[in-house]
Amino acid sequence: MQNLLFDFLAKYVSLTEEEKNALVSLNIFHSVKKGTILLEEGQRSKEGYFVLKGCIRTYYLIDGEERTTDFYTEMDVLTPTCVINKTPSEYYVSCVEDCILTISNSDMEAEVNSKFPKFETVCRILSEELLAKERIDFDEFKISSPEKRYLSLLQKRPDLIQRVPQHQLASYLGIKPQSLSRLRARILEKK
Amino acid sequence: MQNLLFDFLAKYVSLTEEEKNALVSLNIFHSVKKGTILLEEGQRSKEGYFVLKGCIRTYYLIDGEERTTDFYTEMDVLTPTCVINKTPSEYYVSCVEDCILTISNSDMEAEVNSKFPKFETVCRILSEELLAKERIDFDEFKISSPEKRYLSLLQKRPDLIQRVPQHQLASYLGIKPQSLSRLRARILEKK
DNA sequence: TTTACTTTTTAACTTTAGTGAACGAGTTCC
DNA sequence: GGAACTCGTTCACTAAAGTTAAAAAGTAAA
Repeated sequence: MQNLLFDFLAKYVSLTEEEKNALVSLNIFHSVKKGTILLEEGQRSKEGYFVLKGCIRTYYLIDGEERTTDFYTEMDVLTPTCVINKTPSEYYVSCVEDCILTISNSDMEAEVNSKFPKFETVCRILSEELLAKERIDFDEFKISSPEKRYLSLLQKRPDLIQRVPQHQLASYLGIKPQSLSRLRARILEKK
Repeated sequence: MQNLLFDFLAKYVSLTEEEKNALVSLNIFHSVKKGTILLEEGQRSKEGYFVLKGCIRTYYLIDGEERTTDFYTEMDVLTPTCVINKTPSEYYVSCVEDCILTISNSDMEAEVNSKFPKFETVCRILSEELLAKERIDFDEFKISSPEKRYLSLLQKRPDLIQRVPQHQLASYLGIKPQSLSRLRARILEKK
């Protein structure tokens, strides 16, 4: 399982055995059960997540209703907004499935960054890439109708549609579950 | 004008005179006329922008129609996706108003980063913050109706509504100009 | 298996956005 | 001044999403 992390990092920088050992000794690998809530609204967490296996989601609780905004699956990184801004969290993070995650602490990361400048470079490049990806996703969301968004999701992340409940997918697409159901029926009709 | 940049950077790191001079000697300050296109679809640019004064916007050209996805005003940073991913650009960047910008080159930045490790830290923190901001904006967009988005824009960036044409604002809100017009009339009625 | 619960679908109705066309107010350019 | 444009608004009509409620399907627990 550790190798998944090292393979991922290898895309950005080559690590020595010493550096790998330093990472392993931090004891960041965790198994987490489906349904576990990793972060709650109002908490001041410093934890960041890297998904080795499984799926986690972020959601807001608005008028007692869950509004899912994102899913993170294998090889995805999630550093919650509250960790970066050092503010209480506005949303929840929970496990859609049983997961294997690395859970790291931002203090710990700062320490590693100063000890191994390589990691700072990895973090910078990764942040830039994630920002670029987020922008593209946002742009595409803005210029698409809900139906186009769903069809594009079918192309890009077909696994999500299988492994995630429809009502969570719906708010991810910016619509109500009923509308998603209708929209899917409409698409099937057309074929 | 240079001080605006240094004040901005001071939020992240304190610079020595030597470092400031190194930045100035790069000759990155530019005046640009309204309507100037800074980046075109298909180009492989390496330029990043920091807005000292004015407003620039990103837009896609779809079926001959402009779809505006973002505006960058005073103290905003724009590193186009194509610069980060080293791919041809999928969108345009142009000046909504006469602007004063810093225009930097990613090769140049890499050089500065290796010469002054401080800058790498600034870039990392800035990327992380921008990513956090982008996520929040995207989340808010997903969980809001066009009307709520407009009202929230009125709160958060009232200047934009004054300085930017309605049809550009409309696609920024994810709707057609006619819908924005109608939506505004609806809001006025309610009052 | 039965019960309880959650999720998804369907339906009827309301509200809002998309579409195409037209109009008037401003610009710019001969 | 008049022609050609752009921009914002309005209108009539169509299409799609929101809302409320209920039925159907699926899941988990007793």
